Amino acid sequence: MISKTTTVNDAKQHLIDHGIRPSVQRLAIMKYLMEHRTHPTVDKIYNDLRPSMPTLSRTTVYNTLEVLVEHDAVLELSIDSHTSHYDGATAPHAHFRCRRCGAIIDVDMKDLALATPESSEFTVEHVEISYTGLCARCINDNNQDNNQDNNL
Amino acid sequence: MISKTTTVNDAKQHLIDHGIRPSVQRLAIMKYLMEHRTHPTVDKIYNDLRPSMPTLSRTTVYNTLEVLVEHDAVLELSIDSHTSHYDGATAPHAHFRCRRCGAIIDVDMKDLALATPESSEFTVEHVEISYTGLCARCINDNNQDNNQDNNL
DNA sequence: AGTTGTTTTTGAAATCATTACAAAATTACA
DNA sequence: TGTAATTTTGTAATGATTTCAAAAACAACT
Ligand SMILES: [Mn+2]
Ligand SMILES: [Mn+2]
Ligand SMILES: [Zn+2]
Ligand SMILES: [Zn+2]
Repeated sequence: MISKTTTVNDAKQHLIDHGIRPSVQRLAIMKYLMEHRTHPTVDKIYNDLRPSMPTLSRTTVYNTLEVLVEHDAVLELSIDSHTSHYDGATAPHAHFRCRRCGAIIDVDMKDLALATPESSEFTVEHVEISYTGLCARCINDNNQDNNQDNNL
Repeated sequence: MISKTTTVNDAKQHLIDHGIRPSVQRLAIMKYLMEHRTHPTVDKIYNDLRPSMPTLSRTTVYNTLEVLVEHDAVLELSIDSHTSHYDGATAPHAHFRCRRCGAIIDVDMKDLALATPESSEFTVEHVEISYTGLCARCINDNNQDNNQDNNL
């Protein structure tokens, strides 16, 4: 099982590269974010890690993510006004969020102009491009619902 | 005072145009958002309107903004992960938010390509482009702070 | 005006995400 | 080891938002 070890090492190196001391908890959370490209919330991370780390505290997840974000080791997405989502992929890309099921999908922006504005009013440090609407599954579900309503 | 009446009428028309019944409270909130281009939060709107509408309820502000957003009469910004901000300007534009003072500044996007992505995975209904960093005032304050630290 | 049904507003209580805090555990290093 | 600094933990507090049922406002009809 080289892959598992590799992820741990990658996560560890990633933390060190960003000047973050790799504690057991930080490593677990960083590894989780590198393996799961689902843009999880604090609670999703907490609940998913708990089985293998029973003593993990929700506060630690909050603390750790704050450290990771401060050091640009992960991205904090504000696409969902209800709660923060986190992204282990730090290369520039945009996101789509389904307003029905909440799923967040990566959107490549190869051609999509990434022109950061120049202004004397501010200095830009981060860019977040967010799309919202309905995902294919939810569009489909909607149609089925409508069909059911019409007794088809 | 044509201007005042004009704003009320504009707000009223705007509501009607978007299929929203213009109650006293909805009109006041819509008018507020058309006059104040500061991207206020629920609480800002609530506190600013209270003097002239003492019976206004915070819940009504929440309810009304939900209706306004649903009908695309105003924009809900998720640029601030702590709380929602609202924008009476619905023409496409981007936003900058200062991470220090929280100020939100409109960013024109005349050249900034607004290419909405095409995908079989989703249908895009809304686009939000957000920049964060430091505003000119906060950069300045920081310098002054540093100078004070250095006894200049 | 009076009656009735519908929509909207209101305030209080409940919920949910996040933050504050102080004690306990772990780690760094002399 | 011993001691200081860092990190984690659980609980309590906070703050924004939602829920909910009653009151008020409104619309349609008589
Ligand atoms: Mn992503
Ligand atoms: Mn704006
Ligand atoms: Zn969906
Ligand atoms: Zn600022």
